[in-house]
Amino acid sequence: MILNYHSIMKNNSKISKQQYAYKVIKSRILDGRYPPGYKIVIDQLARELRTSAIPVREAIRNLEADGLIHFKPYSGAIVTPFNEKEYLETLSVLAVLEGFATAISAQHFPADRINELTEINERMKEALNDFDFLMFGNCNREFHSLTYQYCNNHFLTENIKSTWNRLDRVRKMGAATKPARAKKSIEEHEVIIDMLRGARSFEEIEAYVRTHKLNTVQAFLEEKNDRELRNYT
Amino acid sequence: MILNYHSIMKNNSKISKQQYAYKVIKSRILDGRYPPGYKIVIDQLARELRTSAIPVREAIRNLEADGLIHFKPYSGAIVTPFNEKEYLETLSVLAVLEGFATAISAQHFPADRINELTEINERMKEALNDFDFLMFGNCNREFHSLTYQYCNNHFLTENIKSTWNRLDRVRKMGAATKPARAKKSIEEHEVIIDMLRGARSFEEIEAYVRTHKLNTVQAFLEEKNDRELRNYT
DNA sequence: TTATTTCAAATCATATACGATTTATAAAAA
DNA sequence: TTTTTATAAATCGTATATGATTTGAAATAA
Repeated sequence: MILNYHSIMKNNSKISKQQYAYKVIKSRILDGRYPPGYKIVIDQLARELRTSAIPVREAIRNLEADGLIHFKPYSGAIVTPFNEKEYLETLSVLAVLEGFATAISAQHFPADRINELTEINERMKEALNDFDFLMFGNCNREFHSLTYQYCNNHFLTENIKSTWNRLDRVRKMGAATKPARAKKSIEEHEVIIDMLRGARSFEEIEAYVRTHKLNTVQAFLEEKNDRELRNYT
Repeated sequence: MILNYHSIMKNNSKISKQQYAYKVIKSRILDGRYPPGYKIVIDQLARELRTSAIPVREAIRNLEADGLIHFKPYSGAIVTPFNEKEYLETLSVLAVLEGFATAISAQHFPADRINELTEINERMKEALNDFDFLMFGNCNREFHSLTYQYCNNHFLTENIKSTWNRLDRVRKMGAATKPARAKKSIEEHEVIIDMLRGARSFEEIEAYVRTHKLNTVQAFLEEKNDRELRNYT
């Protein structure tokens, strides 16, 4: 591309102010600086970001669509309270969607990408050894993204992606991965890899992947149960 | 509630201008006045609605989250083109979600609401007799809403609802219901009612409801196939 | 005291005004 | 002719200013 006056001017790698505001607010929610229940005051934040209120408003609208913020007219935007029930509900939906998506994807999965899955799973083992749960979570997401990548249903993958984004908040807060579960999870991934290689039936794959993901919910509930029992003895 | 000065003043049943703009735009998309590909010009619409541009902008953001509009910076908002592939993709996802939701719901479904389902199904028969496909579609949605109402997973029902909303556009355009399919659909609803009454197994219910909904996709594809064959002969 | 009303401060919602970007068109150069 | 550059019109993006609504605290009445 030839650079004329206009194309030079625009290359200051600008993003719009509302995108900027969006990123700032989102990162602050994710890293806990804006904890659940925190009230975001538009004017105040606009001053801090050296913008007017409008870009901040629009950013907040987008975050509302992501489910990170709850907005009430004339009252303000508060960070959606962390809700254990909703967290488990979301995980269940994800299990159903990914189970279905992976089963479709398996029918078109190219043989030469199978070893990528093995590699990712190896990285998960390393992460677990290093107790690097953030890395573990990232690889886990990467693993599943690849398994359902060939499901050939764009709307489905978008739905899954936005569901993951909702969970991100909890994931980064660290409440997600339990060491005991992590080990089993890696083993189950190996089974999934074998199923993809072996071209197993649609129903079999869907059921296994769904169960694999629901096991995380189960683990969470059991761990919580133990914790509560301990508190009473 | 006691009425003081403020509460009197606010009772002019006002909705915010952006909500107003949202409703106007949405209805125009649904009734076809803004066809797929139509470019919505903010300033122009703002003048027509006697507001400033900002409420219109925000309404457009919301519609983008609904998937009705596609927005490109500095370029404008265009009504998302009707895309047959995406329509079928969305229906498939809905089949999976509703199958799962209904199976859970069945476990807690109260016996005294079963006959409501029968009533709705009767209304569908009438609608079909009158060739009132809009009514038919509405009842169909009502029927399924009730079947999965007791699934006890708020995130799941929200996801289903927003998926329905995406389909609304096509539904109201009338491309959805084929008479031949409609009749079978009613019969399948009767089977579903029996299953809810008979407390059948989770797997059985999930599979049946999913298939029921996927049959609509199938019918669409077959009808399309026929149509195309006719064009070549 | 307790409930109600009034009032002011904080904050959101919108209008107006202006600058920024894209897009299409016309002019100029190769 | 074809490609590139300049220009103008349309439209979007944001700042500033002002009106509208809520909220909470103080004042008043029961």
